[in-house]
Amino acid sequence: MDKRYRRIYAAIAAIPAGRVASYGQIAARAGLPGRARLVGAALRDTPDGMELPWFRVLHSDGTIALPRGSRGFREQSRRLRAEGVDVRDGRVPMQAFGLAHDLDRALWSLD
DNA sequence: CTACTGACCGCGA
DNA sequence: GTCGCGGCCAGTA
Repeated sequence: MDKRYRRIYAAIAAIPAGRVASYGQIAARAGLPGRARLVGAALRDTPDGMELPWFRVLHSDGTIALPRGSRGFREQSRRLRAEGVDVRDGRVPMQAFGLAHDLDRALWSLD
């Protein structure tokens, strides 16, 4: 297993439940800034049996990457909604559920 | 080696 | 809001 892939999987595993992140954010967190496409490849090639919150990874604009109507698309929507994420028309409002929001809140609540 | 593909992204028109 | 375009670069043929 490629070391970069392991770092990518680790970054994805670190996304808190009820929140989402973009491919680019995951790449950056994995120490691979600008390599969003590699994250896509890593997800596509996720080993069978590996537990991973893959459904919390979205395009930077909050849309689901998988084709509309596909099996994966429906499952991703279902799993996100199951943990309280608002999915409408295949899109999640990043402003409300993205990681940046978490960081901001953390900073604001620093008193 | 070249060519093409892609679970991407930011920018400008 | 939408479309291209160029940048990105690992896989695959």
